[in-house]
Amino acid sequence: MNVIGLGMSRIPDDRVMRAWARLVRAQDAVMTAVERALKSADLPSLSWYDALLEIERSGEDGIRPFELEKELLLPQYGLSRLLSRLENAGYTVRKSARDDGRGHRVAITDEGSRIRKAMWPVYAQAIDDSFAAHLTSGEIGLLTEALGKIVAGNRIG
Amino acid sequence: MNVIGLGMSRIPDDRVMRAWARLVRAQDAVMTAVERALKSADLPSLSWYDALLEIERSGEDGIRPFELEKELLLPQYGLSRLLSRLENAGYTVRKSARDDGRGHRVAITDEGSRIRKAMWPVYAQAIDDSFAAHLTSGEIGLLTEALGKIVAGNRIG
DNA sequence: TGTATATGGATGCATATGCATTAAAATCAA
DNA sequence: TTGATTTTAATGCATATGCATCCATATACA
Repeated sequence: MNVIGLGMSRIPDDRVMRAWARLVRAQDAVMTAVERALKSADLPSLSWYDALLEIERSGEDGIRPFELEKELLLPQYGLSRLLSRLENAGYTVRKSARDDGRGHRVAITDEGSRIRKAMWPVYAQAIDDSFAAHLTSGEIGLLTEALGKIVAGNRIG
Repeated sequence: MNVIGLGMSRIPDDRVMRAWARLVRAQDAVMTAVERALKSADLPSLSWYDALLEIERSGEDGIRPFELEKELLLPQYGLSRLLSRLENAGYTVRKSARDDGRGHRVAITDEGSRIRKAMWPVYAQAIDDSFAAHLTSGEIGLLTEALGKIVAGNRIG
């Protein structure tokens, strides 16, 4: 046991490395497919969809950016800029938060809702084509479980 | 059957969407973990490692960029620029290809080899911590198989 | 052989991202 | 209250990326 870092140091074996490589490549393949589908339908990219969906779900009152940040996979400054672009495109509005002068609430506009709904079938089809179509129902379940452990394992400790 | 696009249009159900979300989040979690580990050890990012490893494997003669492109997940211009940065850092050299005046061959330098070797334990540990540690051996196998189908399914058709 | 086309690779320009810092309001502590 | 600390959000600057195009050489073909 070494004195500096008391953790165990483990080197992945070939089986692990192969699984790792597949994760990276599979994710790249499906993401590329989705982005390509959206682009070729002249629609905004996936991060816009994710943000618009969460904002839409928050209803009339909108949602605070710091809350939105937890749902999305963006750092604070990334979200701040995405919200600027969304607002700029007319898809969202920032309304000042009455109870907290530091921040605001972001709500979706009709245009935003319209575009989000237009994106869904394209996104959905791309998910089916690039992902679901290649897996059995059982594999979907196993994937969900295994990937869930990874997500959970990285969340806190 | 519609006349325009003869394909079937399918909307993913909740189970599929959950698996999809987990894939995206798991990939984000592990990538973030790996990049963080490399950065906090003052080492270059993962894309440098991947490129250096492939270049190193190609030996003295080096490898043509267009061949390298197939191994890595980068577009042509991305690779071109990565190679510039690697060369700039002294980790690789571009030697002109005698038999093809358009291109060149890229080979690794001792420095490049050194840094690649220095990156490996950090990378390896991050893979174990963020990925392998959360899965049983069986799950590793199932993941590999399922993700392999996705990769294969997106490769050609 | 000369001309068209394809391939390997780089690059200008616009846009996006990462990092560090800043501003402003809220909360806490004395 | 006042001052120190924390939280929410934006931004300046450097770097990276995407897209389209360009340059040079190689190949095809008439």
